[in-house]
Amino acid sequence: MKPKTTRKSAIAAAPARRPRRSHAVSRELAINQILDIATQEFVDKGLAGARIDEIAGRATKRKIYYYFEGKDDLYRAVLARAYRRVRESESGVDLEKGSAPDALRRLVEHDVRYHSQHPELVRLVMNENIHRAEHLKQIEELPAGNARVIEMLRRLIQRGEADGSFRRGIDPVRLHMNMTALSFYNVSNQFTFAHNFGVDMSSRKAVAARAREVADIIVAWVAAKP
Amino acid sequence: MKPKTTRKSAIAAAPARRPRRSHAVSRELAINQILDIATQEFVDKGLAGARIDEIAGRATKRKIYYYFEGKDDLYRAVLARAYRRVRESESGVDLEKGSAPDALRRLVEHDVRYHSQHPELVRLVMNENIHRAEHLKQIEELPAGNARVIEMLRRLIQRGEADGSFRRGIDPVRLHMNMTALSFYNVSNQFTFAHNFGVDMSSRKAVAARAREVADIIVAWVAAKP
DNA sequence: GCAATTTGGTACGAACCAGTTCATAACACA
DNA sequence: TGTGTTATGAACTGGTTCGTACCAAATTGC
Repeated sequence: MKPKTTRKSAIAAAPARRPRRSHAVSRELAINQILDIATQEFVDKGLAGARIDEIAGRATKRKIYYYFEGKDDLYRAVLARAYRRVRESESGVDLEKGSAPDALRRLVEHDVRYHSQHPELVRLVMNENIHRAEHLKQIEELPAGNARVIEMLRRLIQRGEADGSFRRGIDPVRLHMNMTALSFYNVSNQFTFAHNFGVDMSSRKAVAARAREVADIIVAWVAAKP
Repeated sequence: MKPKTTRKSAIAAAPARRPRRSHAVSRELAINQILDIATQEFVDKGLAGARIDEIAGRATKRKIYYYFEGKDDLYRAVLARAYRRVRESESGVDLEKGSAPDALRRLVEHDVRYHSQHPELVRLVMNENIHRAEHLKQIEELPAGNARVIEMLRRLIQRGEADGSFRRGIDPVRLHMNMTALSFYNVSNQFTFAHNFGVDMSSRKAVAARAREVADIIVAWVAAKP
């Protein structure tokens, strides 16, 4: 497309020389770049709808097949990276400080915001559920991360029960399910819901209000009866 | 499937003569049969993944193209029928009898059960959200049905506020959103959630327990502060 | 500077698949 | 019983898409 021995390329004709990088770094960079575009493509069109040539973009397919074994392998890599990132973010919330209800509220609000800010995760998970989690099951590294969130919640619940702010018998997995359901739906079903009921769910203001509301719901549910 | 002029059809060797029906009836029958199989196929594989030949089954695609304009048109018909059916079911719950919290509880439990019993609706809606509701938007008949549920909720809320069992300021659309989110997630994300956290979400018992839990959450949220 | 890594370019094969063409069977109605 | 209409099968078309193969050039490693 463009000449490589440009001296005075007139217009925006970029010389397109590869910057000088080590193979290791260049490899990392190339892979991440592919994953970025692939994420976009899989998110937009699903696994069957995504096109390898589109993902290649300005480059050629050749490059993709150099780093990945095929479409499915690429899809799994995209999925694994997205999951890895949620897990990292979840661990970033400090549940030790403040009262137990306050800490829970912070976590819930973080969840709502994270989902809103990362629709790509939501859409990948939706897609994975349409495929009955068949690709997810092939990724080995994930279970450990899931256990971590539950453990965080278990400790928080214990603290809340001990100081009497939470009722007894709250199951951390069910708590997590309810928090996630409310956070997830807001993104996953935003298009049908917005169309059916004419409400905005994605503006900054709407997300902030939604975060408060979900926190209200969850806290009301776990609170000790007065 | 079976011959009607059977005398002694030896094996399964069906003569495959079409039963004698009026064109109108036969048409209705053919369309519904196609929609049934198409629902299955779209639900399993999404729009891009679904195969017209698969939907045709023992018949040929020609039949499908005789009744529908193309794949997208067929998909819209499938979607419209599924939505029509939820609306009908929603209207079947009587919110007038019993206390307002009890009525709400009944509605919530109905929602959870309906979603569990109709995963095809859930999956179609998921798929539609992946496509940013672009097909849903082309279906004209739906808005009226949506308004009806909200109106039902509005009246219920009014009753609960009046007798002091609900707090003030509950928005029917948001109530509907939260009920649906919790009911929907249980089906939509069952595969990833079951895999990640090792819980059963689809057994009869699990659904019943879930229905109670969701009702608890919603009722706790709308209840007047004592 | 020579070997290994990375990437573009291009062409291609094979499979797949939505939609069409043509023929013909079943039906409605006179 | 005959004629036009409705419904459906069989086979084909044209386009798309994944994945491969091969070559050349650029870059990096040593």
